[in-house]
Amino acid sequence: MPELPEVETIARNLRQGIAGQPAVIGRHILETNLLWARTLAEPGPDEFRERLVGQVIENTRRRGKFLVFALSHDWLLFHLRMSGDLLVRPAGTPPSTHDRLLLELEGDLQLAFNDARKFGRVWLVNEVDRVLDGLGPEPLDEAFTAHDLFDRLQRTHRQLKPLLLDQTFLAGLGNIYADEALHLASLHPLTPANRLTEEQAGVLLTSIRAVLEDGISRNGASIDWVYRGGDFQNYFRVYQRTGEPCPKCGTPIARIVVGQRGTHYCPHCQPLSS
DNA sequence: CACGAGACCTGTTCGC
DNA sequence: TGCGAACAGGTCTCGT
Repeated sequence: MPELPEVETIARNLRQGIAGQPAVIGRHILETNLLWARTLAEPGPDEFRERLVGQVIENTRRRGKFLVFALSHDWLLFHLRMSGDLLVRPAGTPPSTHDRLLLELEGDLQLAFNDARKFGRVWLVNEVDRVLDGLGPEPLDEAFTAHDLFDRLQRTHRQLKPLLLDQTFLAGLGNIYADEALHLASLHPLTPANRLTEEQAGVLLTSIRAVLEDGISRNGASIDWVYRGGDFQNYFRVYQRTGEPCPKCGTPIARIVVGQRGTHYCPHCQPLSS
């Protein structure tokens, strides 16, 4: 699940609450229950519990694919990786399958980090930049311009698809939204970055923003059993649509493997040589 | 520097 | 039906 739109949706829902799920802002953390030790990137389990209990959740936001909790004295960060999710439940709910960390909150709430594949990680740090350092620009940040993107593209000959997945190049895109953005921009996933014109770079940025904003407006994408509540999976243009007609021209969508990731594109709308 | 392979994990789907 | 292979929203590390 968790690319920029899904993480953004989770951060918003935790901050504002939704029907049947109160906001977590302003609540004390009363207790923690660590169920899979390796979930904790830092610190160790004992220090984690000692430092965390008693703090107040002041705010929740997103940076790249990280969920960032501003606490009264520290920062609590989650990276959901492939299958992580954060769920709000009634206090004292017994652990369910794949729960890795539970936080009992003031107001009879429990915040559960659930992660089937155990790739997700949690940090409790006093300096947030130490974890987020190295992340590339936020694609939705208005201060990031088409010229900035063109500039960065010019500096490498890497293929567009793996480059867009590189979080130091741009923060927040994953396999779904990279494929969707490249299709919207009519760019082949294997195009060398420094071959784009400034105009094409502009189209690419516009396309990236369009698919991310579309994803956010539909609360992200829900596929299989992971992350419910999103709707964007019903609007994929190419992702996991191998063999189905391209929404622009009807040509069957092709699937190739790039950097060990399934990559979906239209051979007609996204030619390599243009 | 760029790229590919392997690791980390579990669950579902596909092909025979 | 059963069973192994392939595949899945991500990132890190190592070898070439």
